[in-house]
Order: sequence, then C-alpha cells, then structure tokens
Amino acid sequence: MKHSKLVDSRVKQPNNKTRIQQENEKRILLAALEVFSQTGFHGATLDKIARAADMSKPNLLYYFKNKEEIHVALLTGLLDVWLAPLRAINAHGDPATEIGSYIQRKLESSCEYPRESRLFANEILSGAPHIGDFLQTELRQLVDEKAGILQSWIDDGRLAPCNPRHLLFAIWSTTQHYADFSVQVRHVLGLEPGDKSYFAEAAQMLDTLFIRRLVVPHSEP
Amino acid sequence: MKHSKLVDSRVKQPNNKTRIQQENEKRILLAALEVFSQTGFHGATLDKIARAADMSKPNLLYYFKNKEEIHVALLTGLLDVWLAPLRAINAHGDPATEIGSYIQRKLESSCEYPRESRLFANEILSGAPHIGDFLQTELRQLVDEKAGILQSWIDDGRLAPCNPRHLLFAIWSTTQHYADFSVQVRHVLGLEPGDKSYFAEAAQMLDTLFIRRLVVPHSEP
DNA sequence: TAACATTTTTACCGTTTGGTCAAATCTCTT
DNA sequence: AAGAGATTTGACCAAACGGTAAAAATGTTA
Repeated sequence: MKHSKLVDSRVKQPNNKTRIQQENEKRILLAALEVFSQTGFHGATLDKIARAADMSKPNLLYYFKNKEEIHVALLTGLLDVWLAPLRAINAHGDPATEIGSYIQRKLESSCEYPRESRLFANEILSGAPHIGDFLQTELRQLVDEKAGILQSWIDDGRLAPCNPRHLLFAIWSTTQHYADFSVQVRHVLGLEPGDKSYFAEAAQMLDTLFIRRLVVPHSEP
Repeated sequence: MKHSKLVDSRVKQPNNKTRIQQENEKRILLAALEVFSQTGFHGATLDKIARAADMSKPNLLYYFKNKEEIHVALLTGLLDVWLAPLRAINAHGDPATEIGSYIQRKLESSCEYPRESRLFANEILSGAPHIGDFLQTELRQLVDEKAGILQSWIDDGRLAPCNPRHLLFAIWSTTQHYADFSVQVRHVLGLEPGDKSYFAEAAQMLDTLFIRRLVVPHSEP
C-alpha cells in the first residue's frame, strides 16, 4: 500500500493543489490586490485583473469562479493580518509601552501594506457587504477583550478616563490614514509619489499625541 | 428700455437658471450624492442616479452632460465646506480652545454630512483624480498657513513640539473616521444602523486625546 | 392665444462587462 | 510513448452601461 486513501493525491481534495494552481492563484490574488485597491470593487474589471496577472480572462475564471470570489478571497486573507497587531496587546505590560507598540505596529502595517489597507477601507466605505459578519463577531469580540484591558488600566489610574473602544478607533484611524489617504498626505506635504519619509514624522506625532501630551497646560513655564 | 442687456433673461448666460433648472439640478445632485457615496464613482450608474432623482436617464443628461460632470459638481461643491472649519482657526486664540473647537466642528461635520465625507474619502482613496489640483494648491496653501499658527504656538511653548501638518492629519483622520467607517464603528459597538449616540463619546475621547492627556505618567498618584 | 423656448420622453446605439463553452494544448504519471 | 487529467485559449453571449437623436409635451412670454 503506497498511499493511504486520505493522502492519495488522486482523490480530489480542496487542499491538494497543483504547483501550477498554487502559482497562478497567487499571481491572480496579487494582481487583483493591485487593481481592487486602486479602483475599488466596481472599478476593477476581470480584464484588468487578468492583464495584470498576465493571463487570459477565461483562464483566470478557471481558478476563481467569479469576480466576487476573488474579492472575498483577498479580504478574508486580510483579516488575520488586520487583527494580529491588536492581538499582541498585553494586559500585564506597561500602558505607554503597549499602546506605543501597537501604534507602531499599525503604522508599519500601513507603510508596508498600503494596498491591503485601501482594500479594507474600500470595503468598509461601501458598507462592508462581505465582511460585516467578521466585524460583528471576530473583531467585536477581540475589541471587547482588549477594551477590557484598557479599562483595567483606567481603573488603576494608569490611563486617563476614556472610552477604550474609541481609543482604539483613534489609533486605527490615525495610523491607517497614512495608507488610505496617502495621496492627500503627499500633496499637502509636497512630496513625490514614491516618497515615504512622512512615516517617520507620523510616528513622532502619534507618540506625542497618544503617549506624551499635545497641549501644554498654562501652569508650565 | 425694460431690461439692460446684461440682465436680459433672453441672453443665454450660465448664471441665468430657470426655476425648473434649479430644482432639478438640486434633485440630481442630492440623488447623486446618495448613490456616489454608497458605491463610489464606478459603482454608481446613471440609471441608479436617475431613479433616485425620480427622473429619466436622458432627462438627467439634459442637465449634466455626463456622469463625470455630476461627480465633479458634487466634489467641487464640497471643497469649500471641507475647508471652512480649518479656516476658522484663529492665531490669536488659545491653543486648547482653537484646537478643541476645530475638532468639534469637524466631528459635527462628520455627523451631519456623512455622505459628503464618504464621497470625499472615495475620491482620495482612488487617487484623487478630480481634486488633485485642489489638494496641491488650495488645501496645501491653507494648511501651510494654519501650520504656521500651530508652529508659533509650539515656539511659544503652548503646544508640545510636533509636526503641525501631521497634527492636522490626526484631527482629520480621527474625526472623519466616524463618518467614513461608521459601519465598522457601529458593528464594534453593537449599535443599530440609525444610532448616532457614539458621536458624544467620540467628542469626549478626542478631547481627552488632543486637549488633555491620555497616558498618566508614573509619578502621579 | 400664438409663438417660442424649455423640458421630457421614447426609442435606440455602440461599447464594455462578467461570464460560458468546447476545443486545443500542456503536464504529469505510468 | 501513451493516456488521463489539468490547464489554456479563442470565440462567443446576454446584460448592463454611458450616451444620443429627435419627437413630443410642457412652460413661458408677448
């Protein structure tokens, strides 16, 4: 008996993927990420994606049965990446360190994966038709957990009284802004398209804002 | 002579608009705002807009020569509204008051005009093809001016050292987040679609963040 | 009310789009 | 090398889309 039936490659199983399958699906998703993140779901066409993947349209549809399936595949692949930095917040750490690290991780994420961030933003902007479930269950649950940690820090007097969930919103928005609104950032700062120097300045700004303090009280010299 | 030639209604002038023209253009723009803000430029169709405006498609195209013209009309009408809160920042005011008021104005703007905010966000996300000029000229100039004010406050020791332009980015992102990502906010908070109660909490959070201080230093009791 | 301009509708057109199908080609195993 | 299965292709289709032309209907004014 050379093969047990469970691992027999001749048995059609979703996990048994050919080398060509693996390569092409990756190529397609990469091309689709580029196109979807630039023009949104409706602006993206199968022709554009196929061209970006250097592949014919029917061939592309041999691997994904329709446009929506590609979109969903990209989004679901994204969600774990999106959650990862939040998961890392540690209840037993120092508030300043934990929050500071979280902001840094999110900012790095925006810097390295701007297309993914824009894909996500596009999905939310159009009402989260594909990931509404994720937001209501997985994300909400994790936020609840981490909000509990923040609340305990508030109760201990180590964090100013505030709504922990809204603190997370503030971190998400400020960090993702540099990916989603990068065009505006660059135009306002007068930078060239490739220039990413503003991320260092952003890190400083967010440190001042979230960890230190922005407005100096009257009493100080 | 009943009419001077300059105000003669028979002379075709762009500013001389019929009652019907005024009404219908307004109806179209309102319908288009609804549709564009929900689905983005590519997702919006002339049929959808026409239906939302309770009008036939050719009739709609009698008032705007194509889809792009409607989109541009909406965007350009938006820009002044977008700039207004920023313009109001006063160099001679108190930093905490000025920044706090600016945040409040932007937050109110997100609460009252979420569709406009999403329209703007959609445009930036897709690379600002229509308002790139505005960003590089008008917005940049105004930001330069207001950044100067913020910088003078920093120089006077009334504001923590930071990049003033990035401070503005932080204000924009946190306030607009509540319009652009409202679906996510509601799902995480477990609120119903119509519920806007989170805006009050947001105001408190942003006050703590920008005006007061988030992380409590070790030395404090 | 007649004449004129404005507004609305009906019918239509060319293109783009998402997607299908069967045939042809390639790849891998035996 | 042959056969089976996997992959790729070209030809095609129906629906949706942005937009047009001209006639019909309506409103305005003298």
